[in-house]
Amino acid sequence: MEKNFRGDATIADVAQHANVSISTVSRVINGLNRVHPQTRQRVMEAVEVLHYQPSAYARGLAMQRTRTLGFIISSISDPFYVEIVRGVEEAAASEQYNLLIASQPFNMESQRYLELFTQKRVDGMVLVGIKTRKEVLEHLQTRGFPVALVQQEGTENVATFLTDNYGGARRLTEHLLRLGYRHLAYIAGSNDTPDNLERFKGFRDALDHAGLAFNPNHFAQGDYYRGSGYRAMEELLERHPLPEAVFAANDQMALDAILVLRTRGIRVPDDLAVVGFDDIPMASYALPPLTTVRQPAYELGFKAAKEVLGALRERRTPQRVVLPTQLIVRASCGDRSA
Amino acid sequence: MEKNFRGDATIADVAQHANVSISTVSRVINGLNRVHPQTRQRVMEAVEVLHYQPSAYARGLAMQRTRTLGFIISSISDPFYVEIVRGVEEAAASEQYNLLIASQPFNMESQRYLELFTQKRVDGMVLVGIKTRKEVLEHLQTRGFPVALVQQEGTENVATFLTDNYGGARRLTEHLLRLGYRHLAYIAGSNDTPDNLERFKGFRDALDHAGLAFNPNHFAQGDYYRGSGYRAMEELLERHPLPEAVFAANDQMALDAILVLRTRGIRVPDDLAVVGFDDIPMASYALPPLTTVRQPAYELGFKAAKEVLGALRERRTPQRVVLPTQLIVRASCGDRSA
DNA sequence: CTGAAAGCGCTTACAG
DNA sequence: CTGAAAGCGCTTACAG
Repeated sequence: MEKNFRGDATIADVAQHANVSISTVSRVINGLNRVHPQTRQRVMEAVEVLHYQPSAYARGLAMQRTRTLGFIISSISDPFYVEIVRGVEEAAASEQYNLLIASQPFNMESQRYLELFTQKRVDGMVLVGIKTRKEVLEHLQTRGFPVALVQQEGTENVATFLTDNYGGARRLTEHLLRLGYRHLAYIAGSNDTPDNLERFKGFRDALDHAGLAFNPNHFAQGDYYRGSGYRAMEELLERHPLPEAVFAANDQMALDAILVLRTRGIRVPDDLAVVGFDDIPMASYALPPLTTVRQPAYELGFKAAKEVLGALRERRTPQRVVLPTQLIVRASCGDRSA
Repeated sequence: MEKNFRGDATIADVAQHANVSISTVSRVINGLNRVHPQTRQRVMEAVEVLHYQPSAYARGLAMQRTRTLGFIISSISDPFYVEIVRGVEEAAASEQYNLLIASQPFNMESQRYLELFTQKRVDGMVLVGIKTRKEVLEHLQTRGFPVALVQQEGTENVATFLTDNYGGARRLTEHLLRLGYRHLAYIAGSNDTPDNLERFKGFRDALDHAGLAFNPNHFAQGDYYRGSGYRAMEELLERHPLPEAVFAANDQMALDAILVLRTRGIRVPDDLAVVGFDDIPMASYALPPLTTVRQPAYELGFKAAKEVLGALRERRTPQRVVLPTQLIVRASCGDRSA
């Protein structure tokens, strides 16, 4: 029995074993056309015996499509992203598409992982939080390689899925104001993606609208990651006067802030309120449970993947979708007016 | 200019544009053989103009290898796994290999994601915590498709990378005994992988060796995930007498346990000590910081990937590697003898 | 230094 | 219902 260099059986091996042509083997495997039951039976046996698995590469070459979606994510560890992955995964599975994930390491200059996919390894892809040059995106689009962006801005011609960061931050801030807080601090995330700026703008606009000034001393820079919220909170504690409430640009930093405060015996929310953004799973487990803004992460991933799959079927005009957020009130924001 | 159905340029387009044969284009792209500088120049320009990217599939078919490693992980969200991914990633990058990740959803019966890779999409793969039938593993091995398992048992013929769960758990337990604790409870993880049993055995043997009995009432079943530790700890609190210390089979559950205790005003470690396993990043941020056992996650991933890459080059006898763990003493275990 | 041609393992009209 | 043959986009001896 002929085998290729690596020892795996090819379609020719199966054909020979079953005493048919490779066309017939192909038909049996793909369940197309009619094949005589007995022939089918023989082929299936050969497949079994030889442990035959079709080569995705050969098949992809011949069919000019891979039935596989690519998904590139900047930080595989971010708990907020986990739900996005789930959404993309289920959308792909719903149309019998496979999903291949690549994680683009932080601050990676090269587009290596992007190229991995654009080299025709997948039919289209979803990018979340990956800096990509507009011209690259444009070119992929014209080339007929559909792309959807999540949580990042691209160009007009590329489908984009965002959440209403501005509105969410604004509503959360307004909630704090309604509770009676007047001196609010902000722990910022990194500006690699636009969401930090949008959240900060929502925060500022809510203050402005209420006729309140923002004390620049009540601003500390973080980077969204665990640890940066810790340092930021410590910085804020050195400022005078202390703020009454802290708005962290994401939950991870908010949880850090709570930890710092508790460690120092500062009560949350009685002495200082803390709120976050994202509603990651841990938010509800915190002590006290965290008031935050929920982003529809699963939906974001699901819709983005569906968009790519749709574009694979028919020509579409790429849209820009902004999904609403939801205010989740828990105990960490307290109630000053009570 | 000829283009294929999707509109992307092929090697033939580049050849035509540069007025050379496809052989020459191939040589320029792969930097092999000598090519006349001017010819090279013309080809490079054509590549630029046409945005040419070689098809990974065509190349893979022709070369019979992909320079890509596959990595399948059961839970992309587990913080302990993040470091493993990093290790695999860096090992791959060190030999100019790409990495493709697939996450096998929990309890997924089918081997869909495994097949994704064995269909010659990658040259070899690293599996972490994926249930795989022995015969499948054996067959891949004989077929010349190297596989390395991480944190899971396979067969003799497949490289396996584990950590010393037994020793780590035993040493941690001995530490608790040395601190004066006598009544220890255990919160178990799921038994999908062998590590829970090994840890429990280390725990039990330490007790036995000290001549202490284990109270079956002091056992609660969790599943390693966030939330299960919460319920398990609540269960334990209903038992009489209460234990003096709780050994959770991983950090996530230990952090849950601490949360339950703090919520109820039970002091950790003064009233009840808590320890975990893994040393995830959050462990040191907990209140109090968690005493635990560090697993060399990065090293685990790095070594496993290196093994696969090595097996791609030369024949190797698969080894079984058990990496040592390290006891990390922090505040959550207190000191009863002090 | 360069090109024509075979081959990688599939799918898919086209005949029969 | 089945097979021979072309073609997918590359690489790689083999000639020259």
